Amino acid sequence: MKVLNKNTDYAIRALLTLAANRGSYMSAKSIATQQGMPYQFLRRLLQELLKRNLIVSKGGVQGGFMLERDPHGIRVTELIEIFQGKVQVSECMFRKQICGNRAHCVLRHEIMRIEQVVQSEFEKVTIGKLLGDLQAANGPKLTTTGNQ
Amino acid sequence: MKVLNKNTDYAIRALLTLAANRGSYMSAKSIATQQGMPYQFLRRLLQELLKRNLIVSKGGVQGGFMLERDPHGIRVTELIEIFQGKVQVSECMFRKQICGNRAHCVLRHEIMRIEQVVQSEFEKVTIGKLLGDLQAANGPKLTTTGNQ
DNA sequence: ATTAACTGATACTCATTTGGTATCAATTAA
DNA sequence: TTAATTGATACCAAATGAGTATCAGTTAAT
Ligand code: FES
Ligand code: FES
Repeated sequence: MKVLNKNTDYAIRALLTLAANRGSYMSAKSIATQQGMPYQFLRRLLQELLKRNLIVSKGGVQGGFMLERDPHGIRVTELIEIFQGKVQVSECMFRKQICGNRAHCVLRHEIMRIEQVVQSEFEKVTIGKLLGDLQAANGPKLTTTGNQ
Repeated sequence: MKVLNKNTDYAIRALLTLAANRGSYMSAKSIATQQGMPYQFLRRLLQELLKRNLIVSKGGVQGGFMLERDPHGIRVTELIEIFQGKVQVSECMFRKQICGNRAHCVLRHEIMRIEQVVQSEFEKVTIGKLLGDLQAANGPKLTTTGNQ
């Protein structure tokens, strides 16, 4: 059971890269090369982030993408929601049997509690925080020459 | 993003039903009818639980399935693991770029922390606990006549 | 002994999701 | 004018998810 799919995974890394490069445009191609992710796949994903106003773009030579929002305001939950939909433990809608009255269903109760925990746990993690951690660990520059 | 798939979902409910009926065999058919889940689908899933020794079975007339283990020892995590594989936030294996040295990768670190939380949160929930809660809410018998 | 109600095992089918690729028009800096 | 770029779509193959079907073996009741 994987929690993050490729879209979210790549999006996090792409945003980290853009965050490390704030203030200037960076092309999809260079992000893809630097991060070792498939170019076209990345492009589609960036357009989604664009549509949601997390990043801005500029066409043509020297064009590319740039981070728009404060990295500390970009939570991983937000990315999960964009690419994988809202976190929900189970569909569990209008289930007739086990739960006599849905309003008081303990299963539902327990499930929603867990949903909350998962949600809030992911909310603690922002692009800004990750970048800070990375830079603290790797030195001031986002390393792109990683050997394993 | 759904955390539990149908297999896990149904498995929880089936085990709850069996837990409420401990000591005697209950046929797949009656579980399916009572819980409103597809018969063949349920059967496959029960066979998996059988293989894992969570339940026992008896063929023939008056046969069926019976809970083997203590309901309080059956954790939801275990069921997730059986039907959806181990909880892992992201594949995140041998990723070359961003993480200069994998051993100290903060992303990985953060990801594993969350994995832990999710894992431990689900571990708190056992079939026994759920059944207890249900019975406290619905009266001593697992209600099968739920209206809504 | 026969039959009906069961499980065991396995093999399908069908729709959706996931991960990835390709194409072409529009834009922009050099 | 051209090369580097994004915008917008459309396509593809493999995996996964949910559900169905079949048939052989077992067991209790008659
Ligand atoms: S209402 Fe969904 S499990 Fe109770
Ligand atoms: S080692 Fe996987 S993200 Fe760093």
